[in-house]
Formats: sequence, structure tokens, C-alpha cells
Amino acid sequence: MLLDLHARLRDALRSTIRTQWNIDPPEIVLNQTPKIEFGELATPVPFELARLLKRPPQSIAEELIIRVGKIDGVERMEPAGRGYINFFLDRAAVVRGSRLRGYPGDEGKIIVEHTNINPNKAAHIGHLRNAAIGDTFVRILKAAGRKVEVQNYIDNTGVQVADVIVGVKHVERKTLDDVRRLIANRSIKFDYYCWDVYARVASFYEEQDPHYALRAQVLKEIEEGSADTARMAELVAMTIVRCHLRTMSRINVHYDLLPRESDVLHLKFWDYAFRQLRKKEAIFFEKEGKNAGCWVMRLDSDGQDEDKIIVRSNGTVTYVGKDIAYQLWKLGLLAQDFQYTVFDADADVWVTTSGDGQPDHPAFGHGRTVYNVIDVRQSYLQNIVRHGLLALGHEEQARRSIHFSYEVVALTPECAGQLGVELTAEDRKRPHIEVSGRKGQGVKADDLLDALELEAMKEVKQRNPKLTPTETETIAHQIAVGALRYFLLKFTRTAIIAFDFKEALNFDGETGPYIQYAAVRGNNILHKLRESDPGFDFGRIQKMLNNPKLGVYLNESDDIWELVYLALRVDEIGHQVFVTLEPAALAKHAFALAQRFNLFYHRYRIISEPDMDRKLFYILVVDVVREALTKALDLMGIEVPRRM
RNA sequence: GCGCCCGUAGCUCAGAUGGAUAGAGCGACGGACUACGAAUCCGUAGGUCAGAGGUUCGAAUCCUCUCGGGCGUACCA
Repeated sequence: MLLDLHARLRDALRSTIRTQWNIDPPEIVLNQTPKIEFGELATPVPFELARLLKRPPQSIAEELIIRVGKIDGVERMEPAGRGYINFFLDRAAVVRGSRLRGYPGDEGKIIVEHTNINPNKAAHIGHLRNAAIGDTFVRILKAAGRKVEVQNYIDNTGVQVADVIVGVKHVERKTLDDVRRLIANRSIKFDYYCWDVYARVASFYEEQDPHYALRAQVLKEIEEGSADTARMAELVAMTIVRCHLRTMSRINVHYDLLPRESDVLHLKFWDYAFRQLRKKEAIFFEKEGKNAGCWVMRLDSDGQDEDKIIVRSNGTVTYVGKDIAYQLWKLGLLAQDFQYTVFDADADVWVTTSGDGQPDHPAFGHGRTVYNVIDVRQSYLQNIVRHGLLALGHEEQARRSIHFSYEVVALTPECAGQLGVELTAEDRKRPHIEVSGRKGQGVKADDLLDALELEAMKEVKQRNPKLTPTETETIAHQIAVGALRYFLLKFTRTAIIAFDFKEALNFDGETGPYIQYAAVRGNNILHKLRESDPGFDFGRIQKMLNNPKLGVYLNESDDIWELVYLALRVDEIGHQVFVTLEPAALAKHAFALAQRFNLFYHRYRIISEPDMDRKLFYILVVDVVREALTKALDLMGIEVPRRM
């Protein structure tokens, strides 16, 4: 594995520097070289040493190379660029080594919390970004041999659920039985119905309940478990959760556990956290001023301007309060535990409950590290949660509580216009328009997926008219997911995605289908080989690894080596994503790999290559690359279609 | 006001930890299907990395300021 090679390089340089000059070695930075003629890796460390040793970097580089001696997997080193050391890898050895994989042992469970959609309306494009990022991160962690638990927190006692209940009861005038009938009606998408109801509530408040008295009342009733309202809220929220999970399963996103906020409350998690926070004086009761009657957390010692309300004056707990308790539980710092019951047996999803759970549930919680995948607008709240942990003295755990933040999905003004958002002349000049769930303005996840599948279906039919309808549908679906997930991952976390149908529905250029296509073509070459030579022994490809000509071929053509090297770097890029929390790096890498592969099979004839050894070498290249493409796609939750 | 993020080709974006000649896609223009399938490939044009200082052997990247833009700073989440 290349990561092992990196470690060997760093170790060798460090120990040589230490013994040679008797100094603490600086951090050994390894860079990719700008061109393959400079080797594969380079370190600028002689520049650092030049400062410490007061000598020209070039001569340090030369001396270091001599002193370091032979490093396993490195063919040679050269000083370059007035002070770099360039490393030229033993190409054949790197290819052989790539077939061996070693993973670190168990370093403790990692909990990744993502999706977390308010269960009061249909999922939209922004939620898809969250899920795509979170799920990709999970896949990368698992591939690296880490133990991962995926949690999708259900905020079923929050204001947003209260609002939709206000809408159902007071705007739509529906009873609990009406709601049951609506849910049973297969021709109605219940999450879509609530989307519209929720959008109508905003104007209802404006006109009929400007002080949000109904919201407060409903919220309180939900929290207290008051019969009718609470039952309706439970039914509405959990029905919508099922809708969300169905939507997410369309893009290959799954969960282990659905922790519910109502259970955090009913099982008194909050009471415990509250007592602790109070004992440590992390929160206190405000007797006067604007926050009179509330329990608040003081974030700024100067005064109450920055105080954050944790318990409202009517006694209900804000989201952060419950989130602190939940975070404590995730880290195994809470004396209590949930009860658990199966939510979806087929998908092996569990849900928390306050009633009798099943005794034989898996061990949930007790994460050593916790990643919360939540958009950047929640940085403030995430900080308060962290503040709470620190106030309780959990410094180590606070360090291991990581806000995996990313920017939101907005709409281009044109797109917003198409969706019926009213825009002023100024709006039209803006780079993006924020989606508003409150106004019902946004792209619903299922609608987008439907549109993508329809578009993909056209393309598949046109290119593969002989496929059965089922096959066509399957492939169209895989392509739709490929396009969508790649689109959501190719932007870096800090980039606001200005959503536009034209771009999202595109299958050409830097897209998921482009990469899928490359993988399909790779597979097809091997299929073709089987067809043209039914007796072909595929074991010969494996044997090519030990053929001395492997090194000769790899060294004679830099273009093929660059392709193979990109393929072998997939694990390294996965590691980079883990360190930098930047899944876009993987997306970009997969695309670059696909590009190089397209170039390769355009430039070289593989099946018709007359020289048998050379042909085997080409086939080995195809095999290595299609395996890497498949893996990179899999890490992004994208499948390789049978045909395209 | 305070805090965070962004500003790179016509457009949308990459350039992790400072490093060698700043790269993709789209769009534009011109080419390549009798070939392992063209959802592909090749070529051309396109840059004062918002601006100004500074640190450094070296800055798109770090620091300061200025100018644009976005978000947060709720008894919403």
C-alpha cells in the first residue's frame, strides 16, 4: 500500500536527519510531483533543513540522499529544483504491493450522525447533500477497517413538527383519524402533503396567530405526551421518517440507529444532563431581563447579551439542551441508555423507544469519536454543545466531538424562478437564492431523483435498445444515483452549491456517469477477451505480477504508469478524506482516474495486441484500473452498471 | 457591531498539510466512429488567482488592511 511506503519514507528521512545532524527533524512533507518525469513523490524538507543548518538546500538534498541509503519500494532518489528530493518508485514493486492490504486494528467505535431531517415534510436537495457527504465518509471509514455506527437523529419533538401539527389540526382541520386515512391512501405521498401544509402554516401564523400561541401549546403537548396531539405528532413524524428512509435508500444511504428526541426526553436523559450542568454551574436560572424565567448558558462573561437559552420560560427544552444530553449519550458519558426496537428488519435499522424494547439489540452508543454531519449554519449550536461538554469537564471527549460542517445547497436565480419563487430585480443578480422549507420553496429529493431517472432512461434506451425494461430501469436508476451523488460530492465543503437542473441532470464531462462509463468500458474489455478467447486463463494476469517484463513495460511508458499510479492511490486519497474531511478530493480523484483510463483505451489496442506478454500487461492495467474505479465509486455510494 | 465562509479562465469549480510551468468541466471554435461501444477522444482560444501591503529561499495558499458577496449571532433548528 502506498500509505505504508509514505510511512517508510518519512521514517527513513527522520532517522537519517536525527543521526546525521543531531537535530529534531521537521515535519516531513510529501508532495506529488508536478510531472511524472520528476518521479512520483517529492519532499521539500531540505529547504527546511537549510534554515536550521545554514547551508544551501541543494547540498543538503544531495547529502541526505546518500545517507538515507536504500528504501524499500524506492528505486532511486534525485536532488532537483535547487533543493527538493524526488523519489522514483520501484513501479513493479508498487503494483505488486498494492495487492496486499493491511488495516490498523480496532481504534474504537466511530459514530457518524448524519441526515437528521426534521420529520415534518419531504426531504429536499439540501438533505441529499448531507446524506451523500455523511454516507461517503462512513464508507471511507469502513473501507479503512474502522468500526462505524451510523445514526440518524429524529427531532420529533421540535418546533418544526409542532408547526406541521398546527397546520394539520388548525389549518387543514384534520382529526387523528383523518390523518390515518391520509397515510393509508397510497395515491398520496404523505411527506409531500406535509410539505404543502407546512408551507401554508407560515401565512396562517401571520394572519391568525401572530404570537405563535398555538405553536407553543402544541409543542408543550407533544413534550408532555398529551393524548391526542402527541399521538398525532408521533404518527406524522414517524410516517415521514419512513418516507425519508425510503428516499435515502434510493441513493444507497442506510442507517444503523434512529435515536429519537422524544426518547431523550421521556427517558429523562435531559434531566440527568440538566442536573450535571446545574451542579457544575454551566447553566443558571435567569431571574430578570429579557431571558427572565429561563435556564441559560453563559457564553460570554461580559453579560447576558450572548446567553443561550437552554430551558424556555414555559419549561420546555430547546434543541441544544436535548442535543447536549444526546451527545453525552453518544460518547458513553450518560448513566442511562435507550430501549431499542427494530424499525426495519430488512434494512436492519433500529429505533430508540421509551417503552419496552427488545433485549437482544446490538450495543449502540459509546463512541470513542463522534462526527456530526451538519451544515455550517449550525456551527453556533455545535459550539454550545461543545461548550456544555467542556463545562462538564469532558475535555478529551470534546476534542473527539467533531462538527463535520459543509455549506448549504441554494438555487440559482433562474432555477428559483422556474420553481415559482418571486424574485426582485436585485434577487436576479444574486449568485444564489436560499431554499425555504417554510415557504415550500425548494427541490424535493424524490422529484429530483425521478427527473434524473427519466432522463437516464431516455439515454439508456437510445443506446441499448435491446435491454429488457427491468434492466433499462435498473441501469437508469444506477446512472441517476451516480449523477446525483457525484454532483453533490464534487464541490468542496465550503462551496455553496447553486443548484441548477441543467447541471445536475448532465451526464457528460465531470459527472458520475462519466466515471461509471469508464468502469463499464473496463469491464467490457475483459468480457470481450472472454468472448474472443473462451479458453483464456485469467490466472495469467496474476502471474504477470511476477513477470520481469512488468517492470520493463511500466518503465517504458510514463502514460500507462501515470494511470496505474492514479489507480493505486485510491486508498491514499481515502485517507486524505479522513484527515481533511473533504470528500470532494475522492470525487476529483475518481474523475481524473476515469479520464486517464479513457485516454489509455483510446491510445492502446488491448485485445488485438499481438505480443502475448504485452497483451497480458495491458489486461493487468485494465484490471487494476477497473478495480480502482469500482472501489472509488463504491466509496461514493455509486454502482457500476452492467451496460451503459 | 462581533464571529465564520467565499472571491482563481466567459460560466461552474479544483488546487489538504506554503513548493517546481495555476488545472478541470461546461460553453466557443476545429477535428476523430468500417476499431476493445463516440455518455468518448484529440487540438485551439481563454488568467493582474478581487486589490494593496507584509512574512519567506519560495505565496492562489500564511499575516494585516481595503473592496465585493454569503451565512450566523431566536424562548426555530
